[in-house]
Amino acid sequence: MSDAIPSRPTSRDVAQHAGVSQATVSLVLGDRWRGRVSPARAEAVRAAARELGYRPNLAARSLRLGRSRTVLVVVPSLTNEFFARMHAGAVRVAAGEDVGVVLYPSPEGVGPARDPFASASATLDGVLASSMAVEALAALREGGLPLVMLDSEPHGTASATVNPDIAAGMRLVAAHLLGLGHRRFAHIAADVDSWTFRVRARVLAGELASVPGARLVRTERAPIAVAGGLAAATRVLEATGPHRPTALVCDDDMLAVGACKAVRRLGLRVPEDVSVTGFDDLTVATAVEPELTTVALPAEELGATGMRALLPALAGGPAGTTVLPVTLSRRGSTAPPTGP
Amino acid sequence: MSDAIPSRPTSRDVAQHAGVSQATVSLVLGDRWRGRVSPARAEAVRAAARELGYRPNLAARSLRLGRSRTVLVVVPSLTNEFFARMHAGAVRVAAGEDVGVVLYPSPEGVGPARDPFASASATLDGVLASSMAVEALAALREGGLPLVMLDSEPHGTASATVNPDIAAGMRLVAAHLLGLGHRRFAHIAADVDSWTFRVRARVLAGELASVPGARLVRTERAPIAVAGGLAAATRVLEATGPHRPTALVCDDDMLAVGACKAVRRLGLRVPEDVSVTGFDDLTVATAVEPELTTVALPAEELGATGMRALLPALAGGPAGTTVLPVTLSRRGSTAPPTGP
DNA sequence: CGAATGAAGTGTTACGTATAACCTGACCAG
DNA sequence: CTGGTCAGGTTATACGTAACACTTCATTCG
Repeated sequence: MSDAIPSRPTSRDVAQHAGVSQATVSLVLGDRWRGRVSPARAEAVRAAARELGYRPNLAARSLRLGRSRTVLVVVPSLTNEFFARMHAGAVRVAAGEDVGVVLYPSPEGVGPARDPFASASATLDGVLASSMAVEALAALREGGLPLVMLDSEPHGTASATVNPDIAAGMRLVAAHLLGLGHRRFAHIAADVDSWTFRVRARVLAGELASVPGARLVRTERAPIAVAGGLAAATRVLEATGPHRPTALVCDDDMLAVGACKAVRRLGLRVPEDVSVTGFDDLTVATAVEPELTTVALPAEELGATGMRALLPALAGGPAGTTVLPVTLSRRGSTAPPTGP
Repeated sequence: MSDAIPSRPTSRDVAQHAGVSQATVSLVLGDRWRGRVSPARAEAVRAAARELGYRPNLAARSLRLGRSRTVLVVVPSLTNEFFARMHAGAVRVAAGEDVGVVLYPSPEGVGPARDPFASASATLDGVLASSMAVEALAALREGGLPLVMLDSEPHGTASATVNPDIAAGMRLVAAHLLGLGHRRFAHIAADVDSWTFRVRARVLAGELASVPGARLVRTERAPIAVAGGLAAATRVLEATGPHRPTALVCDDDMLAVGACKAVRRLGLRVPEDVSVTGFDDLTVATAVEPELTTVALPAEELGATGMRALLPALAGGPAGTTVLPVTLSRRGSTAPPTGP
């Protein structure tokens, strides 16, 4: 066997094949040949490139241009549907602008344990980071890259921040439940210290405090999962006894699903005995019965808007904070309270 | 303001700062300096790099080396939990080997509509593709890169294939339901033409055909979602009337959740009147009540094993097909049939 | 008619890195 | 004293691309 390694053809190979110079190939394939190369030759170059199966070496291009049209997206975990949808929105926008996306799943949802830039394998032009602690931000900012934060505390060092209107979401939940007549509440909170959950706790407490007779009976923290919600809600209901809350406000749909399970496991009914609300409006919210009343966050829009904010920042554009509206999906897991 | 652009320091800057040549910097930071550079100078270089905040330009490195330690992972959609978990497994292994991962979400779950390599923004060393149609494979193989297929038809052009034992999974389902006494079945099939679903259909039909008295009453196709399963199961139960199937075998947990909803909406009970099985063992399987009897596929392991198969292939290693075992998670959605 | 303009290209260089090839003393054996 | 070896470096080059500066030739215009 002759080991003629079929190494990838370069623009020089294309040039030779088409009988032109490498510079001409670069002009034609870069689509900025108009007025500089005759149409006949341009077509010849394209034909040669097609015939040889030429693909530009992106490493060489990045090196030459000093930019790569690639951004890093940092999310805590893609197995969380919320972040997966956010990521999908970001990728959709990026693809439309011929920008590549590299993913860095930050462990623990807190901050990068390893160097996020090391995982990039390409020169990065910008960073889109979600639900990050402010300390982790420093490491990202270190690169001097444009940085857009998603679902995070607005912070001066970021080029821009895009958040869902978490406060409004929690106000909708509180108003909904108060309107139904609920007065005794418990908060099943996520066991994560991030901006979004701090806002939820603060707003819920504030809204309830402003209504005479309304009370936040108890707050329980749990890891974001069905089992976590189940355990936390069980603790709440068992500890409070006869004066149990009539509404369980959960930081997340997974927690809410677990809470519903806990209610039933204790011989009570959702929503007749206990109302349960979620947050995020994940697929699971309409999979369970009764379906969850929950706050619908525009996850895809969040990612898409973040990417749209990042792209001009790559060119030194303006910064700012965007807040996206949220809605309440009223479903079967909430009802007026019964009994005392 | 003096616009002294703080462009990123290069290895040459580090060299100047440390009083050595650029070549020495490359040796030291590449950790192959032993016996070629004195320990004192090596430490000086590292100190200079630290002080300047030096980060190697990965584009330049890729160009020089001709490889990038980056692989492309192709999945239909990350909002599908199965693929998200598979991806997570692949990323975990890659991170341990200092290999970067670029993601290409192929639309429609069929094949790349756009050029997957264009989205890469970096020279790629290999491809890990999942649940692809064979036609789409050609476009990927075109790059001449090592290619490992996941959850796909074994095919000669791939370096290796890693599959879950779908056939065994479906045999477990059939045996479980037959053992409970079921004889009339319906198949709620995914509306996707891919290897994994073709195997499920074929094996289910085969297993039932081998048992006297057992019958596959009907097959309905539906898009993989709760709504799809709901509609398909409704069609099945309404069309078959009194001789309705006592077991609904679903290609996916989402379909199974929808099927459960359909059963209840028609005034029947799960599992007393109709047993329902799923596939994949997603989070939702234990979120609903009754919890789903379903086939647990090792999604993370699939991605991890695929990546482990791909990494040696980058260096021209061997090929082969790996089949990973699956298990049946027996839960509340199945029971012996009642009535006629 | 000579100069200016413009079309259609080409030659050359730089991007930042890794490495092959070379260089320079110091040390030691013969 | 000479030649060889080895540690500890340095110099120079190539990777593939994009783009600046330049050339050539034909055409137009004063």
